[in-house]
Amino acid sequence: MAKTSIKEVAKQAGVSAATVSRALSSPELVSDKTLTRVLAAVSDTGYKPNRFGASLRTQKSGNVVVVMPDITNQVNAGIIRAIENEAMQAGYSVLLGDTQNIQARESHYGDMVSSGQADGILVFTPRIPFPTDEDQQPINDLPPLVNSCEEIPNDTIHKVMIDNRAGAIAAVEHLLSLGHTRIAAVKGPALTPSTESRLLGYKEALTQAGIKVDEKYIITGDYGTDSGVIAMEKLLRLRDRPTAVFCFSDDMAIGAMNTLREYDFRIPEDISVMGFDDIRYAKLMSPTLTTIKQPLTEIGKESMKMLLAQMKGESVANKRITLPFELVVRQSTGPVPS
Amino acid sequence: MAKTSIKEVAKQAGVSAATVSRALSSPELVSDKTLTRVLAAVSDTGYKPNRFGASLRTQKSGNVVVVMPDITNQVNAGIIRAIENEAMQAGYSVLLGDTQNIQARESHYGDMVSSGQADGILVFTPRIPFPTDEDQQPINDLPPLVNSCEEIPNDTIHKVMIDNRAGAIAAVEHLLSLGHTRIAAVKGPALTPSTESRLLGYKEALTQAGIKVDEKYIITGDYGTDSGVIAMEKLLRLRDRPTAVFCFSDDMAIGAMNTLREYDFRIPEDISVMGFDDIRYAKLMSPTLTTIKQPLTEIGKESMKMLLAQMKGESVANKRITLPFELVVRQSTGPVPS
DNA sequence: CTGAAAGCGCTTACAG
DNA sequence: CTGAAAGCGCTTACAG
Repeated sequence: MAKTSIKEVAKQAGVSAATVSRALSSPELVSDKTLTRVLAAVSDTGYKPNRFGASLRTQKSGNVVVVMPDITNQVNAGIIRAIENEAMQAGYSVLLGDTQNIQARESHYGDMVSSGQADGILVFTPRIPFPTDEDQQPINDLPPLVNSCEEIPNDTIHKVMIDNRAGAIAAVEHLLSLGHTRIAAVKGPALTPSTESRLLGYKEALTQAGIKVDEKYIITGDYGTDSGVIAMEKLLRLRDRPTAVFCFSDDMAIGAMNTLREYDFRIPEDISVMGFDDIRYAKLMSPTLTTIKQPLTEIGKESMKMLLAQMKGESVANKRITLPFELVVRQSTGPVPS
Repeated sequence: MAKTSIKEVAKQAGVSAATVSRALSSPELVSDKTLTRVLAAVSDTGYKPNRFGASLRTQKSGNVVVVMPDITNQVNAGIIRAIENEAMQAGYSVLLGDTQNIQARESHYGDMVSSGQADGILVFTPRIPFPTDEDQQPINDLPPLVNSCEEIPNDTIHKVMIDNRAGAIAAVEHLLSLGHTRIAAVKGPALTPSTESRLLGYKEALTQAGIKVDEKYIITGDYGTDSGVIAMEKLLRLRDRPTAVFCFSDDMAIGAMNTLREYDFRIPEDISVMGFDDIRYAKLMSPTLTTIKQPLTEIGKESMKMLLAQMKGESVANKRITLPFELVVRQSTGPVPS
């Protein structure tokens, strides 16, 4: 690489380094004549200001970190895209951390903020990626930080969430309205607040309808397709099989449908299946998948906006944004078999 | 944030800044007693070395940039995960650029290397993200760079590819072996070398089998699901419908199958469908999707390894790695209807 | 409008 | 084994 420094450009233009700097960042402070000469020299040399020099001086990196548990997940990928679009418009670059729920990795990305490499952080895991005490409270002041999707148990943190409990209630009520009473749940991994909330909603909706919650009908998966396959296999072995299965992710629902097909069950005539997320493939399944749609683009956009506001030092009036979900009814759910 | 500088740590430990720096990066140069005191001070203050200070001095950023055309694509997401794993092991962080085939964005990420923010770049688009002349040749020396998947027309660049032409031949030969002769192709967007190569293979395999290539059977998509839907609609309108459709991506194949279902075609009894990639959902479709598997993890891993070698200044013997693909036969392809 | 100077935080060759 | 000093490349308050 041609690593041209500001000095060389200054020499070539016959001005001082200070003037080159001004010409590039505040051209209105420089005379037209000088500006022209400087820009010519910049273009001649292919000069790009060294970010480290600038950042060291200004104490701003122009970067934000995004901590995601699983980037291969369609849901997260959609969110990241929205984040990056928003960040780019604001002149920020995105450092992506695919942390796979490994705490050491989360801390690594947290350190990037602590070490000045990034000015703020978006956290999609339910843990603060900074040193905490035994009560999970941060030891030091936190940098600009927004927490989305998987809620960190700390009220001082800014958040962008959907109402997972209400989403699950909507899902179960949809199944109830079709006459189902033996409704199973395939939940996500333990320790994910999203799953805890959805489980609450699931139980609440059943109880509300006068149906006793049966733990046999609650299977734990990991939000991934394979775990949906396994969960459905378990459910099929039950003496009183469920007539409907509410999976807490579309991926698990897709896995579950695969198992049903393998054992020649008809969907939804024999067993109804629904998911959560509305990933791109939900409407392309056979049968198409009934699900709760998450507003991915909005989640990414609002999260980034909130972070930008914090980084600018604006006081954010609303510490918590709750975005709407939507019940999307397709072919995979139908009336309870008589 | 507690922005502790090395000076404060030095003061607290009663040593010089130089000694703190040594204690952290080369502890063997420091006496045990001093080391203990320094580490205590570091831990007390929560000190994280400012990366910009260090990078400015060492002229190394510890970052690599990845330029991807579409991060929401399952294929790319799998590759990124492998890249990040490999980078992290080597002590590098990944700056992800989701450029959506917008050249200005690609340049933006290229600039991050030019400005010293990253030490190398992985390019998954068919363009050099640096200034080029009218022949697409780089004007300046290139930094450490590896090009993968979508080939840049430049022989001096290091590359990790699969043999797209051979992959397409394998796909078509599979369909030929089932007796199909009216075999359609749904290709990716123009200007993607992967599509050009696969198209070559498609034509070659047909010609080899004595079948005339019919342009009516070649539809252009964009590798996405929606374009598969549309492409299949076009094919169904043809007077002599194809009996098999080779889609250049699984996403397009999934879209195509959706269209076939909508119009009550049976797969594969009426029309066979095959894809390319073997994304996670391919084996979960109904019917399961026959496809050409790309070694995603390997692509990511080898690309990163090659880049690491370049950044270390090692001379890389093999400028080009070609990774193996694999024909995965599932249910979506079957004998030609009689 | 422009330049000289200081300083951001770090590392490392040099001296002791 | 340790410290003082220089310098990486930039920006900006200060002076003119």
